[in-house]
Amino acid sequence: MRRMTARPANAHQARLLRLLRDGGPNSRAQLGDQVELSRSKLAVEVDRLLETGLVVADGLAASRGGRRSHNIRLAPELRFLGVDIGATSIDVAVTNAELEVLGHLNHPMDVREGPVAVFEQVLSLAAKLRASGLAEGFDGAGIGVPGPVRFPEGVPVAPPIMPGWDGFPVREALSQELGCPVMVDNDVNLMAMGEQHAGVARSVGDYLCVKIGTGIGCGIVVGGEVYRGTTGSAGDIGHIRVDPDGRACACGNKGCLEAHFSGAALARDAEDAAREGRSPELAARLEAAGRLTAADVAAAAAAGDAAALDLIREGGNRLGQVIASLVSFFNPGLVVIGGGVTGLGHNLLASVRTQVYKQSLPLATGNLPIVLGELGPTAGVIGAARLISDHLFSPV
Amino acid sequence: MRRMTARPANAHQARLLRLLRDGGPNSRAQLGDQVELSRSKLAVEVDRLLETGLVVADGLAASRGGRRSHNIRLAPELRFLGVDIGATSIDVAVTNAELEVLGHLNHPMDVREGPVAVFEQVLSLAAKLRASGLAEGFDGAGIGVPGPVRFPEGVPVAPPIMPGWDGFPVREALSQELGCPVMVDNDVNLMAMGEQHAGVARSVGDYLCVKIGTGIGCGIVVGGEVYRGTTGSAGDIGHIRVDPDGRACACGNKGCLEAHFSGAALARDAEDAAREGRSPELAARLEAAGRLTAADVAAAAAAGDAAALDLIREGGNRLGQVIASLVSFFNPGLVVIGGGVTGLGHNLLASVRTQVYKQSLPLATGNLPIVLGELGPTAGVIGAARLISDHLFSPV
DNA sequence: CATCTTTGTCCTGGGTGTGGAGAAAGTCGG
DNA sequence: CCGACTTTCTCCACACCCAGGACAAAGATG
Repeated sequence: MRRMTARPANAHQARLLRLLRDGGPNSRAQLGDQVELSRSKLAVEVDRLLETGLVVADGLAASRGGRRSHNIRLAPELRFLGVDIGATSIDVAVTNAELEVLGHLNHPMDVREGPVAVFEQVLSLAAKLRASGLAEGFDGAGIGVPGPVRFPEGVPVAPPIMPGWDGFPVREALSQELGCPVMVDNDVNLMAMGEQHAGVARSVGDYLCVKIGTGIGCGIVVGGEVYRGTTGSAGDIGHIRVDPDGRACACGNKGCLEAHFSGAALARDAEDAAREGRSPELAARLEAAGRLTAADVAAAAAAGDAAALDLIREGGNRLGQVIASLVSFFNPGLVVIGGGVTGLGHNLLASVRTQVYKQSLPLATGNLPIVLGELGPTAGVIGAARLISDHLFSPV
Repeated sequence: MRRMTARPANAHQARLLRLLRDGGPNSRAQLGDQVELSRSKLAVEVDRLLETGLVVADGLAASRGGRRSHNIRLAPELRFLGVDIGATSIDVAVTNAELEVLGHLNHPMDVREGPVAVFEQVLSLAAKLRASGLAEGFDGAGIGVPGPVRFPEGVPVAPPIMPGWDGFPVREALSQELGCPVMVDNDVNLMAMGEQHAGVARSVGDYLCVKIGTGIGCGIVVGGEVYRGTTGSAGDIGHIRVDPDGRACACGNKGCLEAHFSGAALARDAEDAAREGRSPELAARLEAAGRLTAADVAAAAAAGDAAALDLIREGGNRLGQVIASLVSFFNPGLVVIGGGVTGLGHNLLASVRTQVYKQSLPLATGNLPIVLGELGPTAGVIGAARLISDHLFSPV
């Protein structure tokens, strides 16, 4: 199949494409209500989009009391590839142009195996999705990596947990391999975009999205746009100090948040608790699996294990302390917590909320929801699809 | 004199006005180089601006190797009023349309006397400036207040140090009294705008501006625009916790940054040191004045007083700790420190830098200047003038 | 003084968008 | 089933805008 080559020629067309992406099929009249264009102008722009093949007619819409309108939708054969490279696993998904996930694969893999090995796996997963008939090719791909990215070039910079990736031309290389446009971003930013597009953060302009996986990061959304900072490292809150005399961190400092609470730290603490006999529940799980993860702690807590609950509470306090500072500084309209430890659920949320509501001033916390992400592992891939669609659905 | 009533009719005119504001008088040809408009279009827009009286012809420009161009400048009789209401004093200044300060008055006054008394004083200072021949009236006024503001309405909300101001319609009231458009914002945000317009922060897109006066606040600039947060309280970093077992703060919590380091805290610490005999220098000053301020500490430190230097170092460490967190989170391209304690100067700067460079990751600190503001007390009033000019120099 | 460069003005032709007229398609009440 | 009203869509004329060329004015250069 011939893939999408056309791009919107002007801001109006880009606007219309995004409306169709976010709102699904729409009648011409409905589109007219959402943009301030004269009927004639709208008709012209829609016709041009139809010519390019980016959108197609899709039957008649329901009547709104008069003549029925023709429905318009994004071309149903458009396909985006969303790739979320985590520290220990890879998520790959295909979406249509409306960013609905049509197929989703996960594969455990250590990012430290390096870009070549990882992308080999990514391409093989993408091929598998293609082979299953979900796509005949991709019109664009978004890639998330677990570290800072020089965004315009799509190149990781000085990523602490990804040795071997520094300066690797991810965008360039994958664009070659896949034969379509590619955009690269930090995985946390993509999660933020995902939750904004299809999750809890719809209709919020300024918000924070804290992702707790192997490490800890924070997506910052300002006015509906991801804020990346001067060098692309904004949101790197894992190394904020929470305890001046705290634990040694891999970064060389002491008392970093990440050293005290993260997927990795939690697993280590849980194993310690198990070995020291403080938690029979965790000890049993350690016995069974040979190692523990955040999921084990979640399960133990759900079973009422006191040590596990303590770990979560303590971690939540630490995290809450940092989030409280960020809330004071940033005054977001929403805080989303997601990532691998979402399983810790409401126990975690409770301690975070306690800290934030206690420490931050009422004006900032007054109407501030602090919630768990609702998309889980699909947030990243949806965000990735959204990233590339934002790029493709922008003028020239 | 008839005051300015006209406003730019479209984005092009607004653009031109801002160029003239920021770049001073300019030839038509130079303007043409800076905007992507055809010569004819540019001529038309400039002619229209001349008609409205917002800009005037101003002689001939130097030749650039051919026919000399006619100079254009903003109407020289335009006047903006910049008002910076601090916790303990009021700054009022008149500027021309290029935001050059033509006259500047300062008057000590406690903001807690309430809006009515304060604005009486502001109006009297403004009248004094008018009487001295610097202005015959004002085309717009910007007001800074030391607390959060609901920006669109120009109304202070829940300001901790300004009892009696909550909900007072500052914008509305002053607009009535002055007979011109008024915009209201947090004083810290105005300082950030001031340093951006005429100070150290020119040409930086994303930066932080930390103001240490009676309290502590932080102006956040994202992509050249001030970020105010969901409820207008963004940048309120005074109550970030720096020490879990720290001092009691007026806000009811313990260990807030502001309780450990701010103009007020520093003065108190200095008085303690003086009374406890730890610092003869400070004791002498306390004896002479009956009380101490941050300026006394600065003077004592300059004279080599060890206790004063200790206070500054300790405060700088605390502040640096918080700034380090914010740098990790926000990844700014510049950090400016200003406000009343700027006199502490390089001693303060040194401890802040030490903390930040030690705690934050290299990618964020790599090319991060941390500097003192260079405008001092005029930053606020220039920022105020800039606020209202941004408003007036925007389309319809 | 001739030539070149820069600047400013005028004008024309093409493109764009607005809004009215009217046809097409449907709903609704009798 | 029919007539009146609504909504949607297309067509078209008119005004406006704007880019860019031609040309005149003003100065630099040698």
